[in-house]
Amino acid sequence: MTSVEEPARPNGRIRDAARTKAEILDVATHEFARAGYDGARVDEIAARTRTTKRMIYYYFGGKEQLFTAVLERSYGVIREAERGLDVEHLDPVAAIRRLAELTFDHHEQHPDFIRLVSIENIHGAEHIAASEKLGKIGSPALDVIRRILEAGQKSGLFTADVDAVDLHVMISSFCFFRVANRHTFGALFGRDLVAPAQREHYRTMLGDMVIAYLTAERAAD
Amino acid sequence: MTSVEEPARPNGRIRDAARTKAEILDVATHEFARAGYDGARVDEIAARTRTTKRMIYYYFGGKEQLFTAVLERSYGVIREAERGLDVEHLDPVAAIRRLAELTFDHHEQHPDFIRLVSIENIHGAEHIAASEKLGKIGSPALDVIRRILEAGQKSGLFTADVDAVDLHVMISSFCFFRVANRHTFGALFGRDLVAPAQREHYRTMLGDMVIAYLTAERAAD
DNA sequence: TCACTAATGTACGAACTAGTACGTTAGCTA
DNA sequence: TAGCTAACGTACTAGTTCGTACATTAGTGA
Repeated sequence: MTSVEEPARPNGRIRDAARTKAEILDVATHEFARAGYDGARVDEIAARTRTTKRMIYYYFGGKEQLFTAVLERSYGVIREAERGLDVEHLDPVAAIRRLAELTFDHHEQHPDFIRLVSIENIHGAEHIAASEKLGKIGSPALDVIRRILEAGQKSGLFTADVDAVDLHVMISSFCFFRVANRHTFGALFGRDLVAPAQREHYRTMLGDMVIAYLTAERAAD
Repeated sequence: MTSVEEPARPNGRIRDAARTKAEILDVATHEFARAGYDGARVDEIAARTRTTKRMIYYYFGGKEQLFTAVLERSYGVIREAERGLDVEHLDPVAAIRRLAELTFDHHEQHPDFIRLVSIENIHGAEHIAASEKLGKIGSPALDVIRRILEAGQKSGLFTADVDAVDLHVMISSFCFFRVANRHTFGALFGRDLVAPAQREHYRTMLGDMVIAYLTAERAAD
């Protein structure tokens, strides 16, 4: 996510549109994730960059469009990671487990993204709707799941008749909840779902759950 | 959640502290859930009640405390529902499935609550921390799960060594995600997770998943 | 019935906040 | 090297928003 951290080149350019834009996006991502859309302050975002508020309006147009740009870049990061998935050389069971683990890891490593998704849902996904980029591009992970599922069902290993989207929901919901609801859950039940000590436990639990579901003997239906 | 809807008693009292407080809470619940903490407007909440903004400050003290009161009441509703759980006369497998279904139903029927939880997490659960009521009261559902799990494990039906909290995470995450991320998921993947036509499918899927996990044959560990 | 207080309404202000008008300059190009 | 424009900064405003000072009244208890 962090694209800008070169430590002030000795004779660095003062003017660098790409750097300025990227820096604004970096700061805005963090600020929106921290405080929510309405809680975030344009002035605060500007103050944390090396440029001014004027530039936010110059490059992005306004607060709404800035948030949309933040979402676009954040979703871009995930899709990029998903494109790097390399699990299809494994047998279906191992492939699904590996996919679940990578999803788990990605959620854990990008809490800001999780928060942005929560925030966007509070606002009815209106920024996604307003975005041309985010409109109709599917998820590479979904294609991977689709192929693994097909292989697993064909070979008889998988008995459940889920489709790829369903399985994606199943995997994502566990990973998402653990990060997104960390605070209320911790406050109410006294267990930190993201504590390092619990990490392996939940990571394994997710894989076990998905595989158990896919391979369970089911009553004739 | 709605506590106030008596249609203006002919000779109704003008002054009714309990009714005024309840009406403010009703409206505030909806408004906070709709727009988030910072997006909600105290003036807007007041305008939608039959009283004035002055009363919000009179009864609750301020916006923060109002939000805390909203959370307290919303969590109270769930706990009340959980206290009504009556599944322990069933065998462990049926009991867990029934519990999952009731959790599923409750999430579906209380989208405002789901949104409030999302919002509270964005703010690091600081209002829960500030609340005396919400502090250390556990969940009745958790006790139910604990007992069912114990019975299932004792009888050998359940092979997984999860504790009640883990199972609660598993069930809740699926139910929560489906409602909370409905908008972004629908916008990105084109599937409405809360569409009535899909309801039974996901409801069954949740039960199958949990039972498969609990009863799966696992490698010796 | 009278007085007293809980409950309520009105009007206002101080601080904040998104957005902009206007002015300046770096650095590329002809 | 002159000039042109993208990139940038400053200072300001209009509108909003939480919160409160002050005024008022319903209804109850003595």
